[in-house]
Amino acid sequence: MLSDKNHSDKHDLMNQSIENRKAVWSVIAQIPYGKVATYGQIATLAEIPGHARFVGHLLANLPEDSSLPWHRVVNSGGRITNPNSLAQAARLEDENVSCRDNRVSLKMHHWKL
DNA sequence: TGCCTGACTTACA
DNA sequence: CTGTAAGCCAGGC
Repeated sequence: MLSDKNHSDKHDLMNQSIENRKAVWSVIAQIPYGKVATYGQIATLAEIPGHARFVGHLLANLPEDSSLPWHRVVNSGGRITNPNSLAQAARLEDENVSCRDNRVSLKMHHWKL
């Protein structure tokens, strides 16, 4: 039926949205200790290329008790754009990832590439 | 419904 | 290196 198809489409879109979130979280969880990844690459690895901003949105709404290594995510230039850059920089330093002026060396610490 | 904003990115001046 | 512009997505008002 038509109404059923319509309902089914919405259902699929919602499920896809949920799957995308799970995919992003999964990728971030795989970033190894002492390494960092960019929002864009995370989106690509999560099979949703071009959705870097979506990744940032998820991290911004991440629960505080989350076990995800959110501090290992930086922008394409290796810069920390997290509003709470202090906490992120501190966490990275704890992993021996130098980040002066909220910037890390992707050349040295980028995961893959 | 439309417009603005934000933990983005790439391209170009 | 700084500023603009365009593209992308979700939320808030």
